[in-house]
Amino acid sequence: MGRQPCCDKLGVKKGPWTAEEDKKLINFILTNGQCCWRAVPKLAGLRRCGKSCRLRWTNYLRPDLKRGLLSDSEEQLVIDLHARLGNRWSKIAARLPGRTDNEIKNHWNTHIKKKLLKMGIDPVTHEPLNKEEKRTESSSPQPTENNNHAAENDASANSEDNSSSMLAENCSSDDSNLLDSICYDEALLDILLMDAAPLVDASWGIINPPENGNCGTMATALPSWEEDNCSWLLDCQDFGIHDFGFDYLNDNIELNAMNTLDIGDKN
DNA sequence: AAGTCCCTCAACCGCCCAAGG
DNA sequence: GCCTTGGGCGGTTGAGGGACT
Repeated sequence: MGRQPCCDKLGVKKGPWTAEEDKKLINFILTNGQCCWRAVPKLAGLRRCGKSCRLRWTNYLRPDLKRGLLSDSEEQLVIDLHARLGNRWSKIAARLPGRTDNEIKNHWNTHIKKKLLKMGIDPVTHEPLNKEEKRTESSSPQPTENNNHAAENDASANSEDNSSSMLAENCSSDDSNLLDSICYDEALLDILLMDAAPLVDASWGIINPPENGNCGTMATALPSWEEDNCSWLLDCQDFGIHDFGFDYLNDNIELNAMNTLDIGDKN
């Protein structure tokens, strides 16, 4: 039998999103909130798979996203969390507000992995490569989930031998202090690693579908954005702020947004 | 200047899980 | 308990652009 495809493959557009499509998706979610991704393309007038819409939204259009490269401290935190959690990118991303699992995964594969290898550290086990070679010589099993946990325990049990301390010298003193406070406080880290509600969604959960069964509207969510963080608007890349009907936002925000759009235009 | 190689990252794919009927 | 469905996750791909020859 097999499961029904998440969308009708016929007539579904694939590939890069256009500014027009982004606009439609944003407009729809601003108006209706996030609900039933399968229905989103139809209701928003998009020839896209619902899954594709969700991905586009969560990885690129979501208002609470940070853009740009990971900072040293973020990178260090990723390394430390990876040593403990393995390739559970969503869990790692949940501890880095404004970052997506996809972004972290990409950054890991393209930057951090190489960095660790260059430093002689196995990016899988987070142990020195020569140590790893000795292990494989003595016919150790392939890395598994359990082995990752073993590495986790190893890392936390032997703070002098873990990747964090090896890499700490690469961080600025500020970064190190941040990491010291986050990574080496076992109690705090245990709390952070618990399956609590993801930090990244805390401010955004407000537009989840409301109890009344209707899709939530952005009307209730917008005030908190105005107060807290409208930086996401600055990151709208291919379209103007006015396209979303945000003219009523204050002048500074709009000015900043337009400045950023100028930068974006250069790309 | 042109061609090729390499790197980055947005997007897709397939699988898994939880919730609801 | 089984089936269906929606959503989420991790792995992989491929287009685009910069670096190199």
